[in-house]
Amino acid sequence: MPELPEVETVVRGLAARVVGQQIVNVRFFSPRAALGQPDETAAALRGRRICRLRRLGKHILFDLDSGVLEVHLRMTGKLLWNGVTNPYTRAILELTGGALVFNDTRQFGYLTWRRGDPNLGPDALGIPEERFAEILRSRRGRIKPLLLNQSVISGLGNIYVDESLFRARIHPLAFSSKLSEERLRRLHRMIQEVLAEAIAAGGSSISDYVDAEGRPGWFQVGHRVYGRDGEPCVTCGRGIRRTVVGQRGTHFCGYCQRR
DNA sequence: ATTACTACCTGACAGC
DNA sequence: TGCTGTCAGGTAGTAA
Repeated sequence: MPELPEVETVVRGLAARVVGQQIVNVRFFSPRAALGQPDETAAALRGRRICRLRRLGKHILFDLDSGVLEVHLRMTGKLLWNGVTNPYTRAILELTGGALVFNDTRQFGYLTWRRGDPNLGPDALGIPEERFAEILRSRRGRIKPLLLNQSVISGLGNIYVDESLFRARIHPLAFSSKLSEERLRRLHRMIQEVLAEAIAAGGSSISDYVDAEGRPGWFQVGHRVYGRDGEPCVTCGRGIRRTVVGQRGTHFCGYCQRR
């Protein structure tokens, strides 16, 4: 579900509510929600103070007075401030002044304690243009799978890759190492643009995503290709096509994004 | 290093 | 009303 703009929205909404608070207790209702042993995770978190909240790629990181609480929402995870529990509630973090409810229907998400940050490529939001171009120039693969690979660049997912490639007029199967400097710069610019617009709109809500207060985003109305197969391209009027690239549904305009 | 395939889990939706 | 197959915003493991 959530990609960089959605995670950023959750983090911004949550920061003012949780920073400075202490974790009183952590309860797991599904053992899968803790990456390791639920008891050990709970024990490591209990009594810790939240010093800061930040985002790295699609990961939510709570800096604690000792170590880091990491939350990954994966496909259907929701982290709700004083949220209502339901049959899909997988964990509850009780803080001194409220509770964080972790609901996740598909159970791919998790909540864990770690000593330091996860190993990820540079964050897509704010990566310097030169660094971005250098990374993609040095890789052999196709552009879409590379942008989705979190150890190459972190934060982009299926929606924002398709939207960025459309705006940059680049075919998803193009080999990144063969893209001209100009096209790489344009891609970098379009990624920053689409992420900024999506964050301003509170993210995209297709079916599940809501922020920490339970509110959906509205950037889905600004999607130009994602989920628009068969509909006319906003630029040329020809039909948006859907194919599969790297085992992911891929939406693009066959005319505007020629190989 | 890159690509394909399978798996994790649940629900929605289309077609018969 | 089923039942079956496909799809979903993510990622890890394995094999070629």
